[in-house]
Amino acid sequence: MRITAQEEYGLRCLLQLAYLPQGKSVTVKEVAAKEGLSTAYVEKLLRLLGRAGLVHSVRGMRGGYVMNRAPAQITLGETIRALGTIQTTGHICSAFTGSKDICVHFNGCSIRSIWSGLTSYIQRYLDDTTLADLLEDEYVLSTRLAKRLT
Amino acid sequence: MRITAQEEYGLRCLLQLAYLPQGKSVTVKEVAAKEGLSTAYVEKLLRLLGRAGLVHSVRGMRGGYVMNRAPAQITLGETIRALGTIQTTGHICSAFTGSKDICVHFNGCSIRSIWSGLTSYIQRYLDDTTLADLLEDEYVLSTRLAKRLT
DNA sequence: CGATAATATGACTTTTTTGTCAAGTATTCT
DNA sequence: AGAATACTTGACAAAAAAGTCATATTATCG
Repeated sequence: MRITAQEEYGLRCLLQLAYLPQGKSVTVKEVAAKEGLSTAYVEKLLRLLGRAGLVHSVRGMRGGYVMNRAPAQITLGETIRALGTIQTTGHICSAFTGSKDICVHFNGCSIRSIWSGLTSYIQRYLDDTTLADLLEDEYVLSTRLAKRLT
Repeated sequence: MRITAQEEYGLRCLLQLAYLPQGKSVTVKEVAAKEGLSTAYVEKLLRLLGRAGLVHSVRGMRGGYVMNRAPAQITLGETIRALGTIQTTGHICSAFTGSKDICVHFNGCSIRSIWSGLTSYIQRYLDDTTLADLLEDEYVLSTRLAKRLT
């Protein structure tokens, strides 16, 4: 159960845009330098975010990437879904790699229920968090997050 | 954000043992046949569960694998941790692959807070579920799971 | 005691995911 | 227009994860 590299780095790059005053653009090169990633990789990540409609690019000199919405209007859930599916189920029951024709648990498979329940549960957490929350001071945020668990 | 193949298939194999009357063993071959997986793979998965102390094996003729505890005494969390870490943080901040010496977000990194909050959140869900829950009828379980989200 | 049924293990192959590259297109500045 | 700056794209290379194999060990049955 893990966050993928693409999700992690993609989020970081998006936050670099979120740090800026609204409407301001930043180049791939700058983001790459700040995050310590290669420009090629940052390009790929920002393009994924672009396809999902979270950012857009301006070509040519003075170009760069810009957020399409304010940080408070973009959830962590949207971001993660743009970078890699939140899949804890389905990909097994439907695209089963074993030798049987269909998933052996097809009838009355409780595993499916657990995974889909977990997926909803995670989505709720992610959708309750916006990029604006992530721009906050770490201490403030972590104390607020602790309350969710009670 | 996803469940790995090892976690999925490992859980399935463990459930095959959980279905049995307590103390009964089942061979790798049988589990493999029931799950539609190769025996080599099932061996690997059951060994992982064995190392974590969830099951043990009996060698030789009439041998096989047996649960160490009753299904109600084994949580989904333990199972997943035996098969692959529930890692949503740390592996980036400490083992950062970028070109900078340390994670650029080292000071006041809210990403870390979010991930560790999410990890605790997920763990709670998983630790509240036992294998006995997974042996239940799918319909009964799914309605019960829905309540957790309210 | 030998044959058979079973698990044990680590190295190896395949597949998927990550990350890079090279060649191309658009925009602005002079 | 030409040069410089930036994004675009799909194919490729590298790394990690998934899954297999060959060989060894252990236990039971006759």
